[in-house]
Amino acid sequence: MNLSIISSEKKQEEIDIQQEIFNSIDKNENIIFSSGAGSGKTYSLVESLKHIINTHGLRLKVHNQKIVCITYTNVAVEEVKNRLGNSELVLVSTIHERIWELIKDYQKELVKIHQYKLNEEISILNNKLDTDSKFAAYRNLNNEQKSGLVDLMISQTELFYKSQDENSSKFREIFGTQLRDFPNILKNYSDFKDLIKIIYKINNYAACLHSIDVKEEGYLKVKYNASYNSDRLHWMRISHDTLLEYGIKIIKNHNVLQQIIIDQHPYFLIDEYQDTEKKVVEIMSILTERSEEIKHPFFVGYFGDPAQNIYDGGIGKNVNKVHPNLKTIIKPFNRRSTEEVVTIINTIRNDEIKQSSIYDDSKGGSVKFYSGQNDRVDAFIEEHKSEWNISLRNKLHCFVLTNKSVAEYSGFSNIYAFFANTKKYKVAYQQLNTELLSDNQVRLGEIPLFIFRVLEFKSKLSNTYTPVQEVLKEYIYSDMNIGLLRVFISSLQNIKGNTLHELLDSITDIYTSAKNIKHKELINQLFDFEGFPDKSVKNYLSEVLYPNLKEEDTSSTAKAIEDFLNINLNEFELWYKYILRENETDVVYHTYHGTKGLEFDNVVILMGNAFGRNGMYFKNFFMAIQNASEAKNEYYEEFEQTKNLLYVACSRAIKNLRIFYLDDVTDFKATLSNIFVDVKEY
DNA sequence: ACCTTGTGAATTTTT
DNA sequence: TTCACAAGGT
Repeated sequence: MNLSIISSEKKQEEIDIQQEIFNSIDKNENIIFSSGAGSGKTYSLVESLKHIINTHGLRLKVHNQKIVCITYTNVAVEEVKNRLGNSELVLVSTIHERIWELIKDYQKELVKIHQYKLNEEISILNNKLDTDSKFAAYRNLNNEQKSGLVDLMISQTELFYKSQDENSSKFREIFGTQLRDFPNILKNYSDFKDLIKIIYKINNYAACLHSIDVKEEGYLKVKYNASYNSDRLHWMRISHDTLLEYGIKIIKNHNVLQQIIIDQHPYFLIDEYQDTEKKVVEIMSILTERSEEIKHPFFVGYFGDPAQNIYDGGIGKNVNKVHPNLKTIIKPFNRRSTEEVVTIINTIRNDEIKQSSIYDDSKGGSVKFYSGQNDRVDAFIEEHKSEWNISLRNKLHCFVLTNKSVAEYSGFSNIYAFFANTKKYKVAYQQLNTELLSDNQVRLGEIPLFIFRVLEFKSKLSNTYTPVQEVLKEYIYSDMNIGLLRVFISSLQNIKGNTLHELLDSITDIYTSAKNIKHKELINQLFDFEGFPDKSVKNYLSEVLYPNLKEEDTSSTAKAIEDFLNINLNEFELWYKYILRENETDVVYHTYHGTKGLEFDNVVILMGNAFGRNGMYFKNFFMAIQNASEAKNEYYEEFEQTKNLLYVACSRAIKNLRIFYLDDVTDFKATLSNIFVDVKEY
């Protein structure tokens, strides 16, 4: 058994490093603490919080002051809270929640900032109308015509939005006559639609400014809702990004507020600093400056790893540029992986943070890089299943780049394809993966959630160990005796089917034939969409997934829904298990990005030249390294991001790591051998 | 030769 | 949403 004996020498060094953090905290010396994957970063953070509580807690309590701990996700919030235990002294939250708490009571200032923003947006839009070549026809109108067009189209808003999806000839049928006085305005109908949308926006913003001026009800406050990420500026609603924008503005411009924040929260600890937005680091920097001016104690600590910044927006390795004079502390140990893996991830990140395993018995893993053909993937996985004795208790984790591939490999490609082709998710393409594949049920879309609940009901029903109250609400069974309850439950065993169609039918059958009113109540809970039972599930799906359905599309839509409902129930069960992240398979698939923060004994990474729109995403990366010595420095924008993604993926492995590259690697074979050492064809 | 329209395909993730 | 491209028009 390896990875079990901790080196006493390194253990002492680790303690010394932690002590260094404590010393900085006690001296109010701001720090940036960086350490690589699997080093126990969260541990260091939580220990630091505990240190502040133990050493300074009494003073904080007396002055009614709090420690602030900022994390990147709500999952991380819970993690820190769990590890820390209950403490009234620490406010653990995401940055958005914290900022909103700090500024939400300054509504007078917020509304002022909002007015400024609205005016700014209006001038940006007007500038577009004045300069963009596609609005030339509009610019050629005289002022009278312009306002005539604006008035006309504003009066037709509803019709306009309804007609948006029509093709050019239909659209011209609808609006052509009314627009004949505006020369060339409909020459290009998609440009015209863009024009009108801008006009509507300007009009909305102007109306909002007016409502603010006359202090209309509902326009006295700026509103932020964490579960709704979209600017609706004309309804006074702001998105996550705009919240940070307003936050920094209000803090920048109000010395008094700065002092209040400093005095109420003398300790700020920021987790995953690499993912923190630049604006937030700016705020921290401003607060630091201010605290020095007024000579009030204030501490900022950044905890993170620059090599694990895989999304744009995060500040990455540039914290020092925005927030100067931070003391750098590095923890150079790895508590996760075998030496073989640690060596390779060190080479990939190629910066000043080099890890060594903290264990004396760190050898025993293996890393290999293969290149080969796409059709060999199955054989490759099978071979490693037997090489590593893969079973349900010792799983193989396979990383791919896209959710589409995850769905295909995990066995529910038909379900994925159906949703991807619906009107709803074609329009809101970005929402597809969240609403269909999220492990967090509150983020599932309406229809995925509906299906999930039906499958959950069936699954819990067929499991003898399910507690009754997980299937039936208490008021349904509370007045039944055991005999009745037994009959009731056994009647529900008729809920079954080989397809979703059959399953849903068997549920509605119970509803229609039920003599017991409780059956109807139960099924009403399950089918809680508006219109049931008169409205069928098919119509429900059609309404939600294909809004504003055109008549000529009804039959193809009906066919798509029919095919979807006839997908084998096994496929739905695979999807259901995937949502719960309880796959009952010995191979589990993930996206590279989705594995951040996780760790697995056995990892296979499938890779190729392309990712997204960039057909040479990974190839460019390896080529840049390959050519670095001869052609100066081939630094390009995506280099850092690609490196970090590769680092995150490879550093998940505890013991065994394989990379299977599905394109030709001859052009950068030397580089591959430098990084991965063992490079072969498969 | 240039423009307009329609079509199909493409990423990951969080707040 | 954004891009690339093909088909067909001017």
